[in-house]
Amino acid sequence: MATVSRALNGSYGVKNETRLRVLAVAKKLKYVPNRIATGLATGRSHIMAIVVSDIRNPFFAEVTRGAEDEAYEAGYDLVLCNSDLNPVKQIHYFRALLEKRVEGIIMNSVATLSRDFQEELSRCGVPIVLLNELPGVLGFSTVLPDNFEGGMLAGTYLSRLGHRVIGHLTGPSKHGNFGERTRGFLKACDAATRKVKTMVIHGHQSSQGGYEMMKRLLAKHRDATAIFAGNDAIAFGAIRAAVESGLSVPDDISIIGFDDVEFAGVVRPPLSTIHCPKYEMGKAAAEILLRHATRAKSWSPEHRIFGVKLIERESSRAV
Amino acid sequence: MATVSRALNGSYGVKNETRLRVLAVAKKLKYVPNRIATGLATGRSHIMAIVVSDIRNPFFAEVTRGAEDEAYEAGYDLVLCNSDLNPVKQIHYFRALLEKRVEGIIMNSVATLSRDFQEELSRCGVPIVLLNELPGVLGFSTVLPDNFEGGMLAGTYLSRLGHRVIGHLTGPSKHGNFGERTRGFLKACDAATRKVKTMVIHGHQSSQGGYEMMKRLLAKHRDATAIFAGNDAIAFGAIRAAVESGLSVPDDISIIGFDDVEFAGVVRPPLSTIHCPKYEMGKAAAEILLRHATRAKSWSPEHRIFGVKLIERESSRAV
DNA sequence: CTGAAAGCGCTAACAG
DNA sequence: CTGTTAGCGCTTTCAG
Repeated sequence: MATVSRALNGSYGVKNETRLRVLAVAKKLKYVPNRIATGLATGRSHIMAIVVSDIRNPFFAEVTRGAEDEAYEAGYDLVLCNSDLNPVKQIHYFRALLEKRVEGIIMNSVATLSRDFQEELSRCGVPIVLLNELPGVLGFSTVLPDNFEGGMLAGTYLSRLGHRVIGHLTGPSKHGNFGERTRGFLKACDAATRKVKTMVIHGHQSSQGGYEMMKRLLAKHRDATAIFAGNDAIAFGAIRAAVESGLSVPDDISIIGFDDVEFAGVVRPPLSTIHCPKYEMGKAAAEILLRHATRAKSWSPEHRIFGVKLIERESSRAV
Repeated sequence: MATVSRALNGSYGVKNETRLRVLAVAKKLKYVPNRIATGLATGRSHIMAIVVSDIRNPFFAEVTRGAEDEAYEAGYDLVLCNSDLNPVKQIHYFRALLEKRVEGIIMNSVATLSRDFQEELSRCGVPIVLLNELPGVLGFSTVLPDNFEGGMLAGTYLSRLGHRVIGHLTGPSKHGNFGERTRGFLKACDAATRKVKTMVIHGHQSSQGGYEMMKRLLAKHRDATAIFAGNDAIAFGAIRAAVESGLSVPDDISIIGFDDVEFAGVVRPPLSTIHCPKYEMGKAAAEILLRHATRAKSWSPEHRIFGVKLIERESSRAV
């Protein structure tokens, strides 16, 4: 048995002739190794998981593709979980994944979980990488776009275009990637050569949320000539609201988003936005997991920040 | 040990008091069951897989979400594989999945594989459900939109709008879902009260392919006033080509797609299309797998066809 | 209702 | 270089 195992796995210490014979017989018998037995014996599952809120969100689809490509290369399987950011589902997934002995988990966010559970997660033994920022420092690895820089880019760009009254529509500031984007944006506006008036509005980080925030903004600040949206979804909603209010984008008001989802280049008008390397981020997240998985228990959290860049399309122009 | 196992699994034949005691101790010890050992003992992995060409394709993202929801309900994990329709990757995934003892596989297509390998697949012992049509009858289950009906709908709709010269841009006719769509379309045009001239052009089933097919069509048949695209991606490319050629959609030319991906409602102009219930199809595919997984080896292929419907938006109008 | 024992298919010492 | 022997952690007869 041992020899067969070694032959099949290409381990050292098998005469070449024997190996060939084993392989031949295995083939004739249509032998299919049972990886779940291998897993029991070795204590490794060769499985990793990604928990996103919804794979239908193109942002996550892109990240997931990056992660899967990396996993595939390494001979790992990727299990996909859609949490809808629902704490109950998240906890359920987490337990199931631990029981299945996955070797690593990529999570889009743990912000909706209790602090207690976050700590349980960070100490559970399997490496976890987060795709957003967490206020306190728990032992998670993170893979992020350079949110602050992206915010700066947006602020600088719009103020250079001559905008003097700029609205910022964004998601909850405390968690996720939004806070830093806002900080970068405000910093850039502060640093502008000519005074820029800013107002930031918080809401839901969706197209619908963007629509509502825009309506709210327009009700009070009809003088705004530009909008920086915390992500592209918000931007799409904002455009819809603007158009509905009789404003032309970009003639009456410029709008810029964040993420550069595929949609962005296709809608009318094509959306100016801050590009964030989603595929690469997914790939990097899987890479970290892979590295940690082999260093049983002796890894320490890693953090990677990805550069972003301004994509100028047609939803923004000089005032 | 046996009693603990029974207690933990809620099996019959454990005094309630004992069960409670076991549960309490398990909790105190932070016991985490090892599902890979369970798998070895029971011969079941509680894992299923979906192999799509690319999860970034919104069509597959939607199907996958449906499948995952169904799997989640049943306590199964879903592993995601992106094949790019590359035969080498597909075969590799397939072998790996068999070794991992997945209990079922959803595949978007096996059309790019050799007939031999298709047969190997169909006889491998694990249930497989396909999301497209296969010419010869192998033992696969299938979950499909009603392609023929959809083609009819499109043809009837455009001819009723008064179009008399209609182009049909589509993918390869032999495999996949395209053939039936074309047949339905031609049937409807034939049945139109006034004579309709049709020309069908084959190309790649992508936006880029649609762009090229449209250019080709326009070069020869400038008199076309309507286009039926085999899917939405093709339609997007066709719109781009039309606009580039100085045509207005829908004023000069009407365009209708197939699938109703999310994009369709958002682009300018919003795309008229044949809606296909992607989420439900994914869910149904997983459902079939689940049912077959429990009937060890004694299931026979199942086929489900989902109704489609016409979604009238702004890319089409009466001539 | 509970416990003892065998075994799922593989790997990894350890001898030979 | 090859074979023997223990397990990996669970489920499942089979006795008690």
